[in-house]
Amino acid sequence: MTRTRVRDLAEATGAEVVLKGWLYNRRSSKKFHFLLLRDGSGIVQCVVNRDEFDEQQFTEIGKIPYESAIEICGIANSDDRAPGGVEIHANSVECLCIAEEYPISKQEHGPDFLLSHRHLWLRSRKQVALMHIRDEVIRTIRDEMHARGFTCIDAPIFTPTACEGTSTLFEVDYFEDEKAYLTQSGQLYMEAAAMALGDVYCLGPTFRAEKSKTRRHLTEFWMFEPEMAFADLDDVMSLIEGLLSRIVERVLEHCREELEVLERDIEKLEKVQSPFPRITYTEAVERMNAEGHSFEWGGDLGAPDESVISSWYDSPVLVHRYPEEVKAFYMKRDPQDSRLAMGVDVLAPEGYGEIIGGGQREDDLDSLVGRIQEHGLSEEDFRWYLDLRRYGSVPHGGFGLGVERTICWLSGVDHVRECVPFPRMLYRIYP
RNA sequence: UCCCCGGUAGCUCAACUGGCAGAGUAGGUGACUGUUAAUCACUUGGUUGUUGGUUCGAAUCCAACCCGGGGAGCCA
Repeated sequence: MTRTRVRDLAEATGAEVVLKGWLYNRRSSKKFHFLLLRDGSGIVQCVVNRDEFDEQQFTEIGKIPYESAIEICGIANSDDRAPGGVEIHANSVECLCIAEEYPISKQEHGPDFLLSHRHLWLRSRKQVALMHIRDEVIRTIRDEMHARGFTCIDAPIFTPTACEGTSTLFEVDYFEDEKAYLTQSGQLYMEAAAMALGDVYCLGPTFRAEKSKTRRHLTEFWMFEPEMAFADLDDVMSLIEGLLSRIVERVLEHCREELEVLERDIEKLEKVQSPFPRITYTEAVERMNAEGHSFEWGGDLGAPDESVISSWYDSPVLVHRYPEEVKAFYMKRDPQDSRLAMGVDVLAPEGYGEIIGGGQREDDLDSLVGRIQEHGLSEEDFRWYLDLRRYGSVPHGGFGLGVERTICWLSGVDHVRECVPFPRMLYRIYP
């Protein structure tokens, strides 16, 4: 008999099923054991009636340690008394592997303990829910980009130079005569790919050797980076809006239960509606100052400033046209105002901060060479990148979306470390 | 790198002004007529992060170090 997954039990009521999983919890009385079986797709209560088992068997079932691997055979019944509305009337309970005393209990644990037991913590209900949401977000991105005619192009992980010349990079000592680094962005490669295939994207890990210790930072995080040929800042913003609203829509549609397990305020997500607010950096600075949150034009927005701006709206807000000094060398200048860069950052609602950074790229060779010099970067390092402006340069742009930050916001959890299966952070690489 | 906070039982924490190191939970034993973090009774469990100092006496005060958490900067 093939096994049934817990998530499919609703269609199996009345039938005999075989379930395989782990013992999540047990409640017992004289006459019954209530076993909660967890199989990754869900949790179901299995009722073991003393009258239907022999004495020794019944006693042993009452002693199976938590997280032991078990196989239960029985009839699936709908029953209002069972959590989830379906329960199994067990005919047999087999212990496939007796677990040692399981370190993670139902009570709350501290972050240090949980992170050191991440390989086990992942089994917890909320963590399973988060991984389902992560899967939904990533799949939505791929589906949506495919539907929009984008081609998935993988960017390299080893790079010969900094992509942006800003963040601290991880140096890799392997390639002869040349330093190599772990990538901090696939963007420059996506620009090359866009000139080959039109609309492209990459989705993969990126690395930042910053000594950042906050709830929004990971040392290794996943980034989704689309890049479009023949596109300007408005096209970039339209894509952001379309994609983000689609992600919210799909998570609400397919991850209801997960959001409930996480005790997410679903109304807040339902309020996310396009069109998203768009505001220029200058407008944002003016409004902040008008409201008494003093901020001087020209500086980059810090975390507290971002919270103020996002608090004005229910949907993610697109802040665009920043002072060029605070943005990367490859950003195109605003033709209307050369002090501005054609960049856009997206701030998630509820104070979750920046989830996207992007914009229109500089497509003019001479301007780009000048910018590289101004930033003190080596022209030689960017020879190939400059080639893209020598051979059929066109207006183009794109953005980078922080996958974990996006999941963090959608799920309403308070730290990105829970949004990736095995987080890598400052001072933490185990397990 | 800087600022703040913390480290006591497997886990979550308490222990007032320096005076016998405790509770809940997990584990064990037993009870309980369908439990919902089940409940109830009993019970095992300690080098108080490390090193040194002050003191009759240190989990508590001091110093250094180690480990972790939150935040800033920087970023997605």
